[in-house]
Amino acid sequence: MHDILFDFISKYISLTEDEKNALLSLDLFRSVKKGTILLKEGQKSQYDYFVLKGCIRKYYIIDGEEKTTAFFTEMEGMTPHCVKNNNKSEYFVSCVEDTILTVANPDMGVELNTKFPKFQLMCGVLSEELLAKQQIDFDDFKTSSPEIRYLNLLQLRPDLIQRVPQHQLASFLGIKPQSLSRLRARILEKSKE
Amino acid sequence: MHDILFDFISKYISLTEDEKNALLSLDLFRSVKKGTILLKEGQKSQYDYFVLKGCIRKYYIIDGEEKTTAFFTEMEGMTPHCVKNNNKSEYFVSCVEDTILTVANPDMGVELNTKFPKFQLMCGVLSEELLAKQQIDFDDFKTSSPEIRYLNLLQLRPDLIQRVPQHQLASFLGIKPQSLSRLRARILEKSKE
DNA sequence: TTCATTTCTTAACTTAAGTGAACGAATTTA
DNA sequence: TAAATTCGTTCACTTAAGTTAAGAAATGAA
Repeated sequence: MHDILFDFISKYISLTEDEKNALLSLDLFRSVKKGTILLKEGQKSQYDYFVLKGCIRKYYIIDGEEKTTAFFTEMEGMTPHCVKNNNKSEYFVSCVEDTILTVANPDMGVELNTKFPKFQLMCGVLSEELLAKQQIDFDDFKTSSPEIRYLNLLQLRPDLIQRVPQHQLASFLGIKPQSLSRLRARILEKSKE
Repeated sequence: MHDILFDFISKYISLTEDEKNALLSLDLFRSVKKGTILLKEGQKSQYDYFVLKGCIRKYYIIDGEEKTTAFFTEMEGMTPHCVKNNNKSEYFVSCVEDTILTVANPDMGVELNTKFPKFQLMCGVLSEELLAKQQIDFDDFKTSSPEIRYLNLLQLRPDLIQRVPQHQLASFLGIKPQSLSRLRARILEKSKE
């Protein structure tokens, strides 16, 4: 399981045995059950999550309603906060499936960055990559209708549609569960013609 | 005008005179007329823009229709690509107003980063910041209706509503110009009651 | 297994956005 | 300055999403 993390990191920087051991000594790995809430709204410290296996979900509760805005699956990480940040969380993070992930708190990041500056460099590059990727996602979202968004998702992340409850998918697409049902029925109807 | 850039940078790293001169010698500053197209779809090299004064706009042309996805005004920068990237642009960038900005091509970035590693560090931190900010913007967009988005914009970037043409604002909000007109009329109607 | 809860779908109705067209106002350009 | 174009608004109509409600299916807990 550790290898997945090291393989991922090796795409950005090469690690010596010392550095690998420093990472392992931080005791980052966690195995969490489906439904576990990793982070609650209002909670102070912000953690970094990197999913090795499974799926986690980011959601807000607005007017008593869950609004899912992101899913993270294998080899995806949430917000690499290398720089310490003490804001309270506006959102929740929970496990969609039984999940194995790494959890890093800001102190670990600071410690690692001080000892091994290359980690901070990696964080920077990673942030750049994620930023570029997210800008594309945001632009796609803005320029598409819910139906197009759904069809895009079907192309780009077909696994999500299988492994994630429909009502969570719906708010991820910016609509209500009923609208997603209807939209799917509509697409099916069209494809019959 | 140079001071605006240096003031901005000083929030992240402190520059020696040598470093300032290296920056100035790159001849980054440009003064461009309203309507000028800075980047076209399909164009190969990706530039970094940092707005000192004025406003630039990012838009796609989809089915012959302009879809505006972002505006950048004073002290805002577009996508700090410190790492070279050779993709063709999917979008256009043009000036909403007469604008003064810095334009950096990837070669300049590479040169600067090699000479002064602290620039790359700054890019990393900047990316992290922008990533965090953009995640919030994306989440807000996903979890809001067009009307709420408009009201939020009125709160958070009231200047934009004044300085940007309505039809560009509309697609920035994810709707058609007619819908924006109607939505504004609706809000006005409500406030009368 | 059974009961309770949550989830998904369908339906009828309401509300708001998309579309096409028209017209005056503002802006460009010749 | 005059003509042409672009822009913003309004309107009527269409389409799709929100809402409320109901019932079936799946899931989880006792």
